[in-house]
Amino acid sequence: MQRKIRIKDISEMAGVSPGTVDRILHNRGNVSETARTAVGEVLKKVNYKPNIHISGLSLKRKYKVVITTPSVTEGEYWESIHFGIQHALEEYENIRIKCLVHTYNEFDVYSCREVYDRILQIDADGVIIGLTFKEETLRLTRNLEEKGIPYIFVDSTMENASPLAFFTSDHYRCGYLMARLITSIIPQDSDIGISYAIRIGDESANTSTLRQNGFNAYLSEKKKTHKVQLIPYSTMEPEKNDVWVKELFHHQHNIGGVVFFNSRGGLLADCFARNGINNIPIIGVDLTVPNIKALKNGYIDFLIGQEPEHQGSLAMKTLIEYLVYRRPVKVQNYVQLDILTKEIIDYYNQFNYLS
Amino acid sequence: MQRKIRIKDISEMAGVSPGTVDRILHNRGNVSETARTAVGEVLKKVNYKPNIHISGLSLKRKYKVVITTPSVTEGEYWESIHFGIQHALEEYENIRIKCLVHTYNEFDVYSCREVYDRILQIDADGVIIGLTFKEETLRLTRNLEEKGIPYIFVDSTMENASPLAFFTSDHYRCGYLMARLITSIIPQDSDIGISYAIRIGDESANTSTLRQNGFNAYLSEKKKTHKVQLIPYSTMEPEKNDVWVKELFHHQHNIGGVVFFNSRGGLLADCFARNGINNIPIIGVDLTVPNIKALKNGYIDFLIGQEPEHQGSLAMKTLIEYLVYRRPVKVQNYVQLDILTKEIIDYYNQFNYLS
DNA sequence: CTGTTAGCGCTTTCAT
DNA sequence: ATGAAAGCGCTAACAG
Repeated sequence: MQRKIRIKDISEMAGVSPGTVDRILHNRGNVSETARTAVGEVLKKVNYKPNIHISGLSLKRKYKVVITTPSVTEGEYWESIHFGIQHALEEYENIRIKCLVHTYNEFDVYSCREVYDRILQIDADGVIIGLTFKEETLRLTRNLEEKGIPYIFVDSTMENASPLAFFTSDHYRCGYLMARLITSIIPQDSDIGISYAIRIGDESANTSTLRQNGFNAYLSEKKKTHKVQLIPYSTMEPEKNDVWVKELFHHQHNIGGVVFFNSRGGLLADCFARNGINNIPIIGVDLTVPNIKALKNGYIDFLIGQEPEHQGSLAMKTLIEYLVYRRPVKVQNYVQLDILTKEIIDYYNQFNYLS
Repeated sequence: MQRKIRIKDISEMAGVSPGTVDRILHNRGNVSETARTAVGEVLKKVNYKPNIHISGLSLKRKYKVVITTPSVTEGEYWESIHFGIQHALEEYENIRIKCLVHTYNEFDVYSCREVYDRILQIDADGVIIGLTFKEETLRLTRNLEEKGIPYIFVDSTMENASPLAFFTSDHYRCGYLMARLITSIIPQDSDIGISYAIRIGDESANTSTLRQNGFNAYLSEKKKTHKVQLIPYSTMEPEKNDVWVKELFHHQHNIGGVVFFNSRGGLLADCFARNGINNIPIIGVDLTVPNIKALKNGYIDFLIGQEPEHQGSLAMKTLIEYLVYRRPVKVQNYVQLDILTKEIIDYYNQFNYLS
C-alpha cells in the first residue's frame, strides 16, 4: 500500500506548479493546452483522490443549497429526510454550505407555488426537492434547468425532469412486497382492506399510487383471489374515520388483513384499537412515531421503511461532491426497503451511534 | 447558527496559547493546574467539537490496529465486516492507521491460539476482535487488559471480558424473530425443521446457540405446539447432507418449514433443490452470496441480515475516535436486524453509493 | 498563463 | 510550563 498521492506529487511529475494542477482539477481556466495535457497524462497514470475535508479547509467558496419539501412535522417522514441532510452537512463540516429550507403545505398547491416562486428568486448552487405536486414541480425544474442549477429529488422522482440524481425507494416494489407479506399471513379466501387517504383536489399522492400498482401487480401475477375493500381515511375530518371503520367491521365481514400505502396508518390502527377491532394484521409504510407506536403495541404487524435519513444524507453528499469536484453522479439511486416488526424495531435507529 | 468554535477561540477566551489548549485536550501533560482549570472553564461554556479530519492533517502519531477474525472467504459474512472496517479507514483517511489483519481457522482452536499469541507480540494501540473460541479469547483479552490495550468485539460479545465496546446484532432476538416469521407462514399443526451444523470438538457456535434460545423462547411464550425436527448439516462431509435430507423428506413427513441459525443455509437450500424438495419455506441468517442466490431463486423465503459492514465500520470509527480523542464510548451497541426477501434483496447494497 | 505565497484549523517542534 | 512558528494538503490571491 503506497503513500497517498498529493497535488504536489502530480505537479512534480507533470513539471508544473501545484497551482496549475489545482486549476486543472477544478476547471478554473487560465491553463495552457500544454499544461493541461501534461497533467492529464499524469492523472491517467496515478489514482488521485482529492481529500474533500482538506479542500474545504482552504476553499473560500460558499455554496447556497435550497431544500424544499412538504412541511416538517415532528416524528414524521420528512423530518427524517431533513435529519439525513443535516447529518451529511456535519460530515462535510469543512465545506461552507448555507442551507435554505423552504417547506410548503403538501395539501395546498398554492402554498407550493408560492414557495417555488420564492426559490426561483434565490441564486442557489443546488436544490434538493421532495416533490408532491408534479405540475408545479415541473415548472420549477424547467426554470432551474434554464438557469443551470442542478437539483436532486428525494422520496420520489418524476418523468420529464432531468435531475442530477434522485434518491428514493422503489415504491412499486414496496407495494409488491406488501402484497407478498399480507397474502402470506392471511387466509387465502379472505378479503384485503386497503386504507386510502381522502385528498382534496385532484392531486393524488404519487408514491401511494405506485405502491398500489405494485400491490395489484403481485396479486394478479400470483393469481391471488382476495377481494379488495377500500377503507377511506380522512385527515381533515378525523371524526368520520371511526364511523367508516365501524360500518365496515361491525357487519359481517371477511377482511383478513389491511394494508395502507401512505404513512398515516398508525392513526388507522388507533381507530381500530378504539373500536375493539383486534387480530386483523395490518401492514404499512414509514416509520413515523405513531406507526412505530402501533407496531410496538401489536396493532401493526409489518412496517416498510424507506430509509429517509439515508435518502437525505445521500442527496446532500452527492450534491456537495458534485458542486466541489463535479464528481460524476449516478442518476438513479434506489435505497433499501426495510421490513420492520415489533421484535426488531428497537434496533432501528440509524445515525445514533457516533454523532 | 454561530461560527464554529476553534482552538484559537478557546485559547483567547482562556488567556493561553493554542498550544496549551491542544496539550490539555489531548492530555499531553506539561500543563500547569492554572491553565488547566482556565481552559476547563471555557470548555464547559462552549461546545467545542474537534475536527478529526484536520487533526489528522497534522497528527504525526501513527496508530497500529490489529483486526482478528475467522478467515475471510469471498462473499461470506466476515468479508463484509472487513469491508466495513476498510470503509471507516477511507473515511478517516487523514489519520495514519496501520491495520494488521490476523485471521484464524474458525474450526481449529490451535490456529486461533497461535494467531492470538502472535497478536500479543504486537505493540498495538487497539484490537478489533471477531471471536469464535471463548476460552482462547478470554486469555487474549486478559492479556490485552494487562497491557492496557483497548479492544472492541464485532459479531458477538462475551461475558467476563471488558471490551471498550461491542457491535453485534441481538442474536437471541434474531432467533425470536425467526420463530415469529416461520410460525406466521406455516400451518399451525406442522413441524419445524432446524438445520444445525455438525462441528468437530466441543465448541458450539455461540451465536447459533443464542438464536436457538430466542427461537425456543418465542415458541414457548406464544404457546406454539409445532414439533421441532433437527436436520444435521456437515461442512466437512457434504456428501452426507443429501442422504440425511432424503431420509427425512422422502418418508412421510410433516415439516412445514425450515430455519437455520448459522450462515450456511444456502447450501442446505441447494441440497433441497437437488432433491426436488420445493414449497418448504426456509428462513435463515446472513446475506452471504449462496444465501442471496437461494433467496433470489425462491428457495429461501426470508433472510435475516445483521449489518456486518456497519458493525465493522462502527467498530473502527469508534476505535479511531477513542484513540485520537479518548472520546467516551458506549459499550453495548446492537445493530439493526434486517429482514430480506426476494422482492427487496436487489436494493440491499450498502456503501455502494459514493465510494 | 503560471509560479509563489499565505492561510484554513490543528499539532508539533523549538525556543524560551 | 508555555508561546511562537512551522507545516500537514489544499485553494486563493497576487505578482509576474
